[in-house]
Amino acid sequence: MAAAAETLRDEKFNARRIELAEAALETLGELGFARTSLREIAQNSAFTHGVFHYYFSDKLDLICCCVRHYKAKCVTRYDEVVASAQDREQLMEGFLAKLAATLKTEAHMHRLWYDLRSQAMFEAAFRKDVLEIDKSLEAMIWRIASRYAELGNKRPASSPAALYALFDGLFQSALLRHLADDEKAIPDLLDEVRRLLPTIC
Amino acid sequence: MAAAAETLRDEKFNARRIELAEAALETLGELGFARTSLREIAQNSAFTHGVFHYYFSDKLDLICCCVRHYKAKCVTRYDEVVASAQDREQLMEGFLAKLAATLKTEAHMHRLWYDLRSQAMFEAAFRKDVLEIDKSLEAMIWRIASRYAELGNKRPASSPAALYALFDGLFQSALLRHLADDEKAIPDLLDEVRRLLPTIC
DNA sequence: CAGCCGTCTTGACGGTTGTCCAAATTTCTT
DNA sequence: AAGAAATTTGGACAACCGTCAAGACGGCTG
Repeated sequence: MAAAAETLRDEKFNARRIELAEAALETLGELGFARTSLREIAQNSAFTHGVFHYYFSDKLDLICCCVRHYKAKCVTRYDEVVASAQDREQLMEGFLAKLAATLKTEAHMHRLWYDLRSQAMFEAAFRKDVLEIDKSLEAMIWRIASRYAELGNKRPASSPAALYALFDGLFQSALLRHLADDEKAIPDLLDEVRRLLPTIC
Repeated sequence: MAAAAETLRDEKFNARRIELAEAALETLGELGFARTSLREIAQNSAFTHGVFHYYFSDKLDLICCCVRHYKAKCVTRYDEVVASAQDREQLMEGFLAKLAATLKTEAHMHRLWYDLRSQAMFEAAFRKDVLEIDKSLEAMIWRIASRYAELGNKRPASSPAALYALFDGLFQSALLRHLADDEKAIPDLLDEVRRLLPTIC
């Protein structure tokens, strides 16, 4: 059957794309979008630069795939905490622990995301994906906040958009400080969230 | 007197730097930091590319000067409103009007700022300036908020950092949507601020 | 007026980039 | 197993980049 064979091929093709994207994320996170060339990505990986051009029409296509792939995992980070927390404090501490951990260990990936989002302001080709990822992150924050409110028999006193803007702003600032070797960046972020969340939800 | 002559020369030198920086801002805002070459900046201006190298040690030096210069004006944008507003509503409406205006007419400059701030996460040379500008923007927001609270005989129920994070997050999101031709970007921002500010201050 | 110094122009240099392609290799189909 | 298709390779290409330097210009000083 032709259709089945085609689907299989497509799946294999896509699996290879993701394999390449994961290899590329390494270098991209190190240098950022602008400074990274396809050749450099290839050299830091087990692939040749021609393969990347075979699987991706473009450098833009590649980085879109990279960040989409990473962020798809990202948005599930707190799901287990939200599902298992039985009171407000458990949720708060579980959230803060994950937040601090990802800020520390995945700083390079996070800065790549902010890089891409800024580039989307200049490059229209990025906008659709960026806006979509932004929406999914907003939903992620909203799941945490509304569950936190629910555990206190309350309702979040803010729109999803405003809440996401707040957390995103705080996270971005903390990330920059952390990358600038500011030891207090993470503790300050945690303190701020610990104070803010109960007043909003 | 040698010292006076030297000071004069220095001032002239600095004035020229700013002149060049302003010319460069045009192109930088159009294309972003990464995509803009010194040659392109020169071609879109009345200067040759050599002059830029004469006045700036570096491309990094140039863009730092550009954004510093622009942001120095930026932080005074709301001062007159804050000084002249006689009640909460005047302050609110004055603030919102300026906010909407700058988002619309200076969108290119604002995206350049976000571009630079993202690059600072990768390029250490940018960090000092970026952190400094961020502080001055935080102070700008704080002046507005604390005056708004004062006019209602209240105190802001938030730290300067958290408040800035919130407004920065909202502004950034609105800017991206505005650049993506979302007609509702600006109205949505205004609505959000109109609702948020009274609850915080 | 002659010479100097700060300013500016112009072109060249080495290196890097994205892109493309023809050939080699692997995988799949029949 | 043999031929076709898909995949991979690695080099060639033109365009572009930041940097630099040798010299031209022009006003000021002595």
